Amino acid sequence: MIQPKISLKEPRQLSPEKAEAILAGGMQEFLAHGYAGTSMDRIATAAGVSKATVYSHFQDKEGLFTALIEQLVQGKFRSLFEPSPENLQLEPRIFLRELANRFLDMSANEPGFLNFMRLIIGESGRFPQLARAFVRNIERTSFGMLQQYLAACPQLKLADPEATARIFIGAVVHFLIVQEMLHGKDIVPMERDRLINNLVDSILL
Amino acid sequence: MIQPKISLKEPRQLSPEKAEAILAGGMQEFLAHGYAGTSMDRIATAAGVSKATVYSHFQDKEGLFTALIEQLVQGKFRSLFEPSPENLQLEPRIFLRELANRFLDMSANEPGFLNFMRLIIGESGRFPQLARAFVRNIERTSFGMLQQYLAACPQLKLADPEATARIFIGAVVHFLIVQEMLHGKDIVPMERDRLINNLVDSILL
DNA sequence: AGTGAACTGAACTGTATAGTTTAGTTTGTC
DNA sequence: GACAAACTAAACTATACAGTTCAGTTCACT
Repeated sequence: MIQPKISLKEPRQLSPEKAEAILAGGMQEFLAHGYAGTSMDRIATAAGVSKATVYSHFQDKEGLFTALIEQLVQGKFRSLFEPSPENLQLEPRIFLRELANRFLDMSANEPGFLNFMRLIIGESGRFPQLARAFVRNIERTSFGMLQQYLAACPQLKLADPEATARIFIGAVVHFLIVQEMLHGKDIVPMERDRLINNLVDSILL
Repeated sequence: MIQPKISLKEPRQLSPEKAEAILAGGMQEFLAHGYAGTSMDRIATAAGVSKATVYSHFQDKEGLFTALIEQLVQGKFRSLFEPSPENLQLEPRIFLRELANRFLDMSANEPGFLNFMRLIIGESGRFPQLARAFVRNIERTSFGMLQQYLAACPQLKLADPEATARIFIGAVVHFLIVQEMLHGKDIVPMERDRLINNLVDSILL
């Protein structure tokens, strides 16, 4: 009793390479022009794929957008506020400075990250589930990591490591938003190190 | 030698009431659907005005959008991080708690404020001059006010009031972004007072 | 080699868009 | 009342869009 192998799989065998290309094209277009400003024709062209293929891989524009953001939130941009493991046994002051600098450097060097945050925030009213996925995968992870580090550091004796972690991350992220995302560098100038040093000093007594 | 009064004015006498109605309709539509997602027909309908009138008051969609954001940035939403004057001589701990609570309350009660911030951030890549107007009129004012208060408070002796002001505002604004704008309340819950108390304690020694 | 499904390119449907025009109506001012 | 400009409603242009259809091609698997 021989069963053809194919019957064990899904009846479809859509090529994963095409799916990847469509997601890559969608990322390029959505990050540059926003959800409403992006057309499916341009996505297909950017992906090097026919429009019919786009619609055989994804149900509609909203489905493609949702799949794309969920992929970005779980993959490409998840590790942005993660410390490099070898830094974990540094002195807390140094560790925190490293952490903030690492995040700001990665935001500056990773092309598309600013536009990704613009898109998540800009569409958070119309796509609340995507905003929640962002919080679950990126914000919550960052809070948890830093909170655990702060709580495990014996010499600190912080009253509330969870709140402290949020203050730290909040100050750094808002600095990024105002200086880079909103182009505030020339209007409200502030040296990165000045903010970080003050922040670290505020938090560690 | 009698000059007709009209010759002293601009040759046009477009009614300011219509202009106001168009801006109000544009606000409703742009805040709800974003720039690309809003149509000029719906703005005209929302304003109770014909489409031709919209185009006689504003050059095009971009001109209307720009004028609207500039009006919001200088008027309706400018005072959001301003303290009420009678609070200025409170004890610093109380003053700072009041300031943060006031900002979070106003953000929650002022309908459209969250969507306004979503719009500014979401379009900051495509309309950098509007993002800069936001920074100039709202962020810079808030920083300056708090910095001056902190520097003038004799008992504090802060090393860097300017950096401290940014840390404070950054932590509070980021709290608003994650909890309300990105719908993170249920995913990363945190009592408002817990964050504010910890923030005030971190900053004042 | 042959079978079927993925894929292409292009045409197609129906709707929506930004912006203009036109003909006619209101309105303020002399 | 007369004039001019603001305004209206609606038609109009030209383009763009989401999504579908279809005839023909590629490609993986047997």
